[in-house]
Amino acid sequence: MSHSRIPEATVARLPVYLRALNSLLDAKISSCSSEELAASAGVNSAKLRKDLSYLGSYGTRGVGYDVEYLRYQISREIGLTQDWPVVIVGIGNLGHALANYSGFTSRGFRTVALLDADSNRHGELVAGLKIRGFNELSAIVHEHGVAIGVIATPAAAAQSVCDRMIEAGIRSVLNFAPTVLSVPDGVDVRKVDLSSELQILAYHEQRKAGLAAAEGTEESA
Amino acid sequence: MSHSRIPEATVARLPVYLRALNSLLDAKISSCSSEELAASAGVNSAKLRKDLSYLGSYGTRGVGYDVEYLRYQISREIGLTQDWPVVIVGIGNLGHALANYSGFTSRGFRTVALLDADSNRHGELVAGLKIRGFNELSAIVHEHGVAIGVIATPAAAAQSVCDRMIEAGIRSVLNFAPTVLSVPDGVDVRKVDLSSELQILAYHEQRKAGLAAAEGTEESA
DNA sequence: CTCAGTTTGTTCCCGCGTTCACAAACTCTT
DNA sequence: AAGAGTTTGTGAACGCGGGAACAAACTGAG
Repeated sequence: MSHSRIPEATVARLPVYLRALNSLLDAKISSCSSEELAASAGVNSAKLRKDLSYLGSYGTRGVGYDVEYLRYQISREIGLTQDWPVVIVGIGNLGHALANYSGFTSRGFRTVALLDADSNRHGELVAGLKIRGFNELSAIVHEHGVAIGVIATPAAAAQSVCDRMIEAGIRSVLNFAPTVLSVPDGVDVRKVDLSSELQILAYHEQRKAGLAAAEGTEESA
Repeated sequence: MSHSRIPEATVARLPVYLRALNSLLDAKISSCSSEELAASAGVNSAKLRKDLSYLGSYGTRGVGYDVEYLRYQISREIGLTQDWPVVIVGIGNLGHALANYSGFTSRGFRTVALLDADSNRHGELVAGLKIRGFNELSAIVHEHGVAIGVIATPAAAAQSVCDRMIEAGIRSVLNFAPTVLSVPDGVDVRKVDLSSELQILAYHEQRKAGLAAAEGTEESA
């Protein structure tokens, strides 16, 4: 069986494998073992093999994987053999950075429009695109067949922007605003939460410091 | 038992609860049930209660939670009652955005330095801070007691920057560069991977499209 | 004081994900 | 051609996290 259903945890790692394979290709390496690829991707080799086995049997026992072939198969599985048009809403500091971020525009994704509520900024050029009004969203989505929307607005505006996106036909949302978005079934939301990440680090850091301080105390009583 | 050990999945949700509580406080709501708070945080109420139970018994049966009190307890558990100095390395588009991002500087975190390898940019003011040279890292870390570093450099420089951070005494790293970082034991790394998130969305989007197309076909044979 | 109503804290069970360990399959030498 | 050496793909065991369901504990009315 090939691609009947891939576990979510595996899907989340496929982009990492893909990146590792691209690095190997850049280094002119045409073949590799699961051990090498796993090291390059920062995971256990057994996990890597199991992940790849969900896609199919693309390796050769006793030999390893053909880098170019495997790269193509993962790309195809993720859906990067086609081009995904993307709209970014909210061109503040973060939206500006995203529009210019190369990893965002290259490799299967193409930013087709930048939208902002602030009409003073309309027409301004960012990353080769003119900032347009939010009311053009629906037309742009239909014209380019946009399925993925990126929200980089302040938290207060995020839910409303999200609703309008879904209304316009977008079914996948990447949310950078620090808010929980509620969406109907069939719509995917992924969030990138910068301050949460910092807080999680702080928790562990505090715990490390606490343990270090308790090192001398050991047992009480 | 209070804070002996909190599951990782719970730790990752605490910042979300904290944000929800802050919203409630802004709305002058001083008390809430697990059901309400869970809805506000976008999780199951049973999960919320179990998460909070790892911190201690801060609610009152038959009544609910005191918003202000619970907010303080979570803040304390995460470690936000103290101030965490942070350095950001790599002041390109993304680093610039991070330096200006309010969620980054407020709420327990304080950006104390912006570093960049490009000496042409040294002295430039970003978010009220002068961009400084990367060789000042160690001095800054010692002066301010920095424990958390943010990497917003290109992928090629990330590992080297990470190594120097750890050498300077940093033990928690937030990595925005699209690379796997290898670090010694005792150092925490969290990554924010923008293009991976997009690719995961693309995978699900493609799958939705595939299912919709197969809707007419149904069974083969 | 007692009883009905409410909401938390916790126990139990199930399913997913990770890892180990090994069989299957390939290459290469002799 | 046969056997030794590799490396993949997978079956099985294990542990963690999620959710339902319930007991414990509090409020308030009579």
